[in-house]
This record gives sequence, C-alpha cells and structure tokens, in this order.
Amino acid sequence: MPDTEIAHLTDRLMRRINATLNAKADEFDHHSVGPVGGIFLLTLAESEPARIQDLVNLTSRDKAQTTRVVQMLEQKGLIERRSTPDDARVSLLSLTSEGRKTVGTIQHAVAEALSEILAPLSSADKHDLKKILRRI
Amino acid sequence: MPDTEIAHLTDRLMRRINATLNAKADEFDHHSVGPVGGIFLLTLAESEPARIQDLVNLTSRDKAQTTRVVQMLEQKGLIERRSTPDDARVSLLSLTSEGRKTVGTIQHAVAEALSEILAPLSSADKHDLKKILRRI
DNA sequence: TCATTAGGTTGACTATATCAACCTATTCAG
DNA sequence: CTGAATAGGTTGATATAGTCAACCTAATGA
Repeated sequence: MPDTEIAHLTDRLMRRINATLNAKADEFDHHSVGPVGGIFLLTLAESEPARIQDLVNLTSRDKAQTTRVVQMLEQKGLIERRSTPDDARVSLLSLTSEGRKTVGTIQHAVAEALSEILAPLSSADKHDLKKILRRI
Repeated sequence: MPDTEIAHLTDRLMRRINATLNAKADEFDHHSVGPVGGIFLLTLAESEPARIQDLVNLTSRDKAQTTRVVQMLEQKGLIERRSTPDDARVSLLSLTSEGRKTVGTIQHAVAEALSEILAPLSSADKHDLKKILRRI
C-alpha cells in the first residue's frame, strides 16, 4: 500500500490554519487582502525588495496570479513598485509603511493561530517540524 | 517577531504536492476527479463506509462542498450511497469497484510524487514528520 | 405534539488557480 | 549590429474550490 499519509496530513494542517485564520479575519484583515494576499505580504516582508518572479518562486504561485495579487496589494497602498536602472522589464516591489503595519498585524494573527493549532506539540517538536519542512 | 514560518512552509509543501500531481494528471486522473475529488476518494478508502458528515470532518471541508464533490464522484460511478435503516437522513458512502481501482491509481501517483518531493529527507525524517503531523 | 436539532442539499457568490497569448526589453549568435 | 530567441511581466478566458445563508426532512425531547 503506497504511502500517501503525509499529503493527507499536510492538507489537513493547511486547511486548519486557513479555517482558524478565516474565522478571525474580521479582527485583523482590515484591508481584506485574504489568505493569498497575506502570504504575499509576509513573503515580501522577508525578501524585500523582490521582483514578481521572486514572489512566484517563493510562494509557488503562478505568475499570472502573482501579477494580480500584486496589483491588488498595490491598489490598497500596501506595496509599491519602483523600476530598476539595469533592467527596464522588472519592477522591484517593497512594502509601504502601511504595508509594514499590516504585515505586523497579520504576523501576529498567524502566530496566534499557529500556537493554538500546534498546542499539542512540545517546542522541541515544533523546532523539528520546522527543520524538516525547511529541508524540503 | 512572531513566528509564522510553519504556516509558510506548510503552504509551500502543499502547493508543491499539488503542482507535481497536476503536472502528471493526464497519466492517472482518468476520471478527472481533480485534487479535491482525489482527497475525498482516498479519505473514503480509509474510512469506508462514511457519512457525508464524516467526510466533512476528515477532510476539513465545508459540508456544501462535500455534498457537491460526493455528487460528482457518484455521477462518475466511483462511489455509491445506501441509506441506513436506523436514520433516514443519512446516507452511507462507499467505493464502487471502479472507485477502488481509481483509488489505487491515485495512491500510486501521490506516493510517487511524495517520494520525489521528500527525497531530501531520510526515512527517519519522514517517519518523524508523519508522527508529528499526526499529533496535530 | 410542537419546538429544536442534526444530516444533507441548493443557490448565489467570491476567491484561487491555470493556461495560452501577448507585449516589451534583453541577450546572444552570426 | 541585427535579427531570433529568451526573460519579465500582463491580460483574457475559464475552471476549480471555498464560503455563507436559506432551506428541507427526519429525529429528538421537553
């Protein structure tokens, strides 16, 4: 019997994280960026400044979708783009100050949700989990 | 700085599993059940027979969506429902023989995808990962 | 026996994802 | 130095997934 369990468990974990955050969305998602918007903001916060293509790689999303999410975040004034001197095709994205504030709020909410969900784990476990996931 | 990394990494892992399977979908998803259909079939295979509500819990999906996926799978002849004597509201779902065959195919594909993706991990790591995820 | 609850379904809608075509800027071979 | 190929990004069209509320029927229980 082939082993599919990890896929299963990962799916459930992800769904649980989403559901938990979704339930509290009113409390923290003031700009209605949604789950995907949140992921992009958090990612950008870590690798600022980044090109669209970087976000594609970092979030494992399609580039068309990435373009659209970026446009949405830009319209809400959370990120801004500036062009690079060396290559006129790329635009570098970075957070605005409002964006940075939003990232803080989201990080808080995500961390809280995670600590609820991961409550049954010891901190050593969490550490192991992180270490293993990072290697994938 | 609140720790959001596990959410991040889980998201990426899930996307990677999906993308990998998606890329090979023609080779194994002969009934076009899609990712969600696959999840429901695998889940049912493990907990057969199950009620709709059971699938809701096991897959962490909304019951409306569950109803629809079940209808889709039923139409394709992969699962069947029979009613219970003791409660006229519930219908028990189980795999048809074609459904069981499909489950086999999907399990194979998922297992293969997983082994590619988890290649950087030792089997002890995989074991740990599974153990940790199960506890969540 | 009537109000409440549980299992399930339907409708309407929003969010995500996917694929192909396309535009412009860069690169690089000849 | 020029034309073909490529890379970054955008747009259009469409498919899939997820969400929320209203609703129906069967069961439960004061």
